[in-house]
Amino acid sequence: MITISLDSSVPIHDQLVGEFRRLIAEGKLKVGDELPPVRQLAADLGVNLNTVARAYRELTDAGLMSSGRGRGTVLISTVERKGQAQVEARKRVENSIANALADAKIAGLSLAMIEAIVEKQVEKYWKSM
Amino acid sequence: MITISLDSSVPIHDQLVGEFRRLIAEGKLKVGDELPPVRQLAADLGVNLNTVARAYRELTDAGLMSSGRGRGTVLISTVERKGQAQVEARKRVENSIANALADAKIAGLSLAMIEAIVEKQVEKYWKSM
DNA sequence: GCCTAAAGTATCATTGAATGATACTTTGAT
DNA sequence: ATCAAAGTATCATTCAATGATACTTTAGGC
Repeated sequence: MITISLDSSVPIHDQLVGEFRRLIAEGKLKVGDELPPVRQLAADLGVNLNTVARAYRELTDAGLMSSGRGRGTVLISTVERKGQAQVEARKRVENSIANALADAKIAGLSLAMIEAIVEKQVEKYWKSM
Repeated sequence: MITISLDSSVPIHDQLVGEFRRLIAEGKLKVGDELPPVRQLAADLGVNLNTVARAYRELTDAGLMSSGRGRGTVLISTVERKGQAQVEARKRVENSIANALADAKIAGLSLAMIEAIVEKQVEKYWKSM
């Protein structure tokens, strides 16, 4: 369910956060679901448990999960950030998309291909549940 | 024309590469245009000249620019990567867009807002020249 | 009701990439 | 021919990411 690349330049804890956010956005993780223990996921992925713990902490700080010693980690929300923080989210998203599209353009990908990619993801995130 | 954030988690040389790719995709940099000398741009941005040099080298390796001692750096192409490499580009783009959209969804941004953002960037990159 | 296994947390060490300081080499204009 | 200006190469430094290890809390079985 979770996959990472050990030799990517993007930090593993960031990749993990991204993967969980993807699962949440896709609806594959629901409120109340338990996440795997840090040791287990770390072993499965071949990384240190601290790295997984850090990802869980970041998701917890974002208000999506709840962690506790002995208790484990549980998804408590599928939405974060209201009001002002949406402005920042909008900037981040705008920037990411601009970067991705510049990459696509210079790589010679067609406009039709871009529109197909976007449409596919939109389906997955906004029309799946 | 070029702006970076010194306290971003994304490396400065990566930000610089991104900025230049954006300028190329927008058509604001044309084949034959000279880029600012590494020392000048580094001074303007308050970073080390090596960091700028590294960005130029990456863009040169990508086939977009040509650098030489005493000569300076010039844009020689606005397109890179043919054939097989387009497959990788497609994967990168797909992944970036998936991440951005998951972010947007969880942040509570509306589908309409996403579509507006995408449309705006598409205009800029595919319909400007 | 304890005891224990299992969960997250805290602390310190290590390592590698990013950045900085500095010196070198090549080019082009005069 | 010279010199200033351009990119390049080399080494040092620093900081974030990851790893190793020990600690603390909780829940469940007996």
